[in-house]
Amino acid sequence: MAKNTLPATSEHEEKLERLLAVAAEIFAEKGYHHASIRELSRRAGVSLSGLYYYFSSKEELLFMIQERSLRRVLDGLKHKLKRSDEPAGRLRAMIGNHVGFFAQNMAAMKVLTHEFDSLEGKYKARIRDLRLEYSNLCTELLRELRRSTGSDEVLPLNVATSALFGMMNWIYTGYQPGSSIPVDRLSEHLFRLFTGGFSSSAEPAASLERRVG
Amino acid sequence: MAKNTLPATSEHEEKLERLLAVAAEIFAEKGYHHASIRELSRRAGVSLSGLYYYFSSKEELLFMIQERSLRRVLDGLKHKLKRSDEPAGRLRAMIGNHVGFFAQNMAAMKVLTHEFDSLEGKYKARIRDLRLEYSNLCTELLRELRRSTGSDEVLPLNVATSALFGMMNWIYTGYQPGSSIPVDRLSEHLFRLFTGGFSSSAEPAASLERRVG
DNA sequence: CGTTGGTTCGAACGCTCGATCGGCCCAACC
DNA sequence: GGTTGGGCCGATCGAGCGTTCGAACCAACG
Repeated sequence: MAKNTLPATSEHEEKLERLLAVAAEIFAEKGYHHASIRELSRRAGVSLSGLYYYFSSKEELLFMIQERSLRRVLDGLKHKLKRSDEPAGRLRAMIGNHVGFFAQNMAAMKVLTHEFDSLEGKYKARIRDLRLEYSNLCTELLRELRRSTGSDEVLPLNVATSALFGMMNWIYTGYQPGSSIPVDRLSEHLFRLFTGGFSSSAEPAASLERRVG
Repeated sequence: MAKNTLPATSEHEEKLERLLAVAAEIFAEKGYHHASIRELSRRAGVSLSGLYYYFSSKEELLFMIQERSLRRVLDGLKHKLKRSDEPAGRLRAMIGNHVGFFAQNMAAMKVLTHEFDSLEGKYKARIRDLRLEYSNLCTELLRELRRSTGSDEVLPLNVATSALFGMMNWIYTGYQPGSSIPVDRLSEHLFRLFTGGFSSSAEPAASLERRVG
């Protein structure tokens, strides 16, 4: 039970990380409930029971994948936000961070967006908190942007936030990395599409473009 | 095997429809693979084996839910499109149709957007075709709108289509009908958000509003 | 009344799953 | 060189799953 908290050696951590990566692939491919620990065992070259040395249940495995992804996205965003005070630039950073992370960790991010409801109890609550923190941070960015453009739209901020996340997360349903638009362009497209609409006639996207390095 | 094609009595069809509704609720609640036929049996008040008189497998059940929802959305849209020649009005009709149908059939629509990958083989192909038809129709509406506004954006239409569907589908992750904004307002918000961004500085959303009855 | 055919059911089959348990291996340390 | 303990495994358990099968029910019809 306390197994996975005891050893903190880098070797142990590395192998856990590898297992999480393989598991994320399987979960993304087949969905959480259709994926089996036995297949993880096969693909990772570890015996079925040997896996349980690294995590204590299938659900904890799912939790760790989601928690680590979310943490990395959040930390990355907070780090990038320190570099810009300008509202439009900050939103652009947020979109670039999210879309970029999605493109580089597609499996884990698919699991993150699709398998929230597969969690239960304490695990679900922890992930919900992180998601809420992320979502609130995003809403604040939109509030800043709205204030800076001086527009007093009636569009509720939570609707705008939902719409923005929807845009960013849905884009990958038909996205193959490499075969499609490069990530930078995609982020920029979404940024312009959203800001052009969000700040509307008050300030079209074209004029925002120049402000950011 | 050919069971479910033989009887076409209205009574039979009604009961099947009721089973599909209950099943959609369970699928939406727990996800396809975590939902069990036994629970459907319990909730519907029908014996486990009795269910198989109405469908031949769990996957066919999932297929029927998705197929019927998609058909109704598509038919509803085509019907409404006949009433408007004006590009912005047609897009507004599309968004209103989609969002409205989502609000009234939340369970089935959640299944439709979340459980596509749970299908396999022929079932998956049939649903993919329908989704493609819907998506293409939407892309055409955007092409019309872009042409009518005279803008020559570089934003790829397939990206715009994905973003639009993302907005519409994601909005319901945090939506409780009744406790939140009425559907009409929500549709209008999304329409303005999207068109304001999509047709950008060329034609802000506010000026589009008046054109439609 | 007997037969049909749509409808329903209880019981069971075969299978896969997540999880557990006792023990083996082997490097590190006394 | 004996002991410890992290790492790993084969064998197996109990549970739940989707599905099937043969029989029973019952209104309609001859």
